[in-house]
Amino acid sequence: MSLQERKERERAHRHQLIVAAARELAEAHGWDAVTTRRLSERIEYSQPVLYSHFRGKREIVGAVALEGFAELTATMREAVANGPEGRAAVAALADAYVDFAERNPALYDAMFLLDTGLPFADEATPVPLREGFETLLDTLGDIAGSADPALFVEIFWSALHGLVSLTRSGRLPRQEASRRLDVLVDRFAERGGDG
Amino acid sequence: MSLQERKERERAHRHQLIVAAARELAEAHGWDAVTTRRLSERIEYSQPVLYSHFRGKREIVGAVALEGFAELTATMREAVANGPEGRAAVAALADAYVDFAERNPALYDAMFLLDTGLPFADEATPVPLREGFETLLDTLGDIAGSADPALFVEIFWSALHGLVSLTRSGRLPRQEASRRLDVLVDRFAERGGDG
DNA sequence: TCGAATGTCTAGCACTGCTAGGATCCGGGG
DNA sequence: CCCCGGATCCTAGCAGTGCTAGACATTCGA
Repeated sequence: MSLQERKERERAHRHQLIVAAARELAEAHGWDAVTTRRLSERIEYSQPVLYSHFRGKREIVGAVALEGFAELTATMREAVANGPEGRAAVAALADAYVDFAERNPALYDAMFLLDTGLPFADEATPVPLREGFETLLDTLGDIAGSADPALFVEIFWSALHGLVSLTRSGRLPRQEASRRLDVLVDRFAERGGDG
Repeated sequence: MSLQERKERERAHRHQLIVAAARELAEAHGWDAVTTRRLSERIEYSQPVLYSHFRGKREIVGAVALEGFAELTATMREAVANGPEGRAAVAALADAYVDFAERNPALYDAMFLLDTGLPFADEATPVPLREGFETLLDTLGDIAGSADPALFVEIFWSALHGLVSLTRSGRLPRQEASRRLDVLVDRFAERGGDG
């Protein structure tokens, strides 16, 4: 059986090779530059091999996105590791989120902009995704005030995503980015209703 | 000179024909379905004609987006025509914005998602765009509290855009959409600092 | 009436995601 | 040992994309 195991291992290795190549290519030259031909050239296999690992380009983007969710969750957890509260907690998460997006623009696009087919708020939602949301929930739960914590987290995430995506597409000037984030944090750190 | 004028008029007419065709096609089958071949078929001219009116597909999307900005501005102005204040004003604008996005998804994408090359916060920013922003400023200026009104409007817009785009891409469930918007309005309608 | 400018179209380029069908290699049975 | 069956991989190609060079006609000004 060791033979089959080796083959399986090699397959898994090649699978990861594809994902890594896609990610690097995207981060270096944008997702438009990630074509099946270029990918196949990088991994030194022909194009059809890609389709023996993934159903199509969409699924490759999805695989990269999954890596991103794991990393973003780790980053946010680290940001609130020392147990900040109130405004400090909101600020820590917001900073971590925006920094992550700034540092990994292509990764961020895969996660939140491109069509990956990943199910989000669903019973089939992958683990890294759930954990990201729960990290936010754990830290922001008591800040929600009278609002439903889940909904509160969702609109906090929405606001951050809006800021990031509008800035990155040039629709908001980069100039006042940090002050803008401050104002946003202020808004969400205030106590609303009786917690 | 009437001859040249007629030609000019016909040219303008065809220009508008292209924009209308692009918009209809996008709204009916998504922007992926808007190809230069299909467009040229609709307007009953060959493809190169498109390039005598626009530099490329990007500019066509941009022209559609411009229409969108004018309409969105009109919608929001109407929403605050009766001069609401405080929470009512925020809610009116938020509802108008989200409704507009819901009713014109392809138009919304052209405005806020796709690459159009339109300059946003710039001296070259087109008028319909400026007016949209100023409509928000006029209504929300005194709600900003101690924050810079412009920045406040920008993060309000960001939050709305985040909500809309995440919902439309399936990353937020449609189910609780209206409650989610309520929570968001609550957050932004509260007084922060001393106005 | 003739040359030039204008307008339009045909045909084609280089690229995209994706796939059918043929070649090649390798392990197990006779 | 040979040879066959199945897995693996590649070549070649499809239909589609945005965009453009160059030919063609038509129409204008001298």
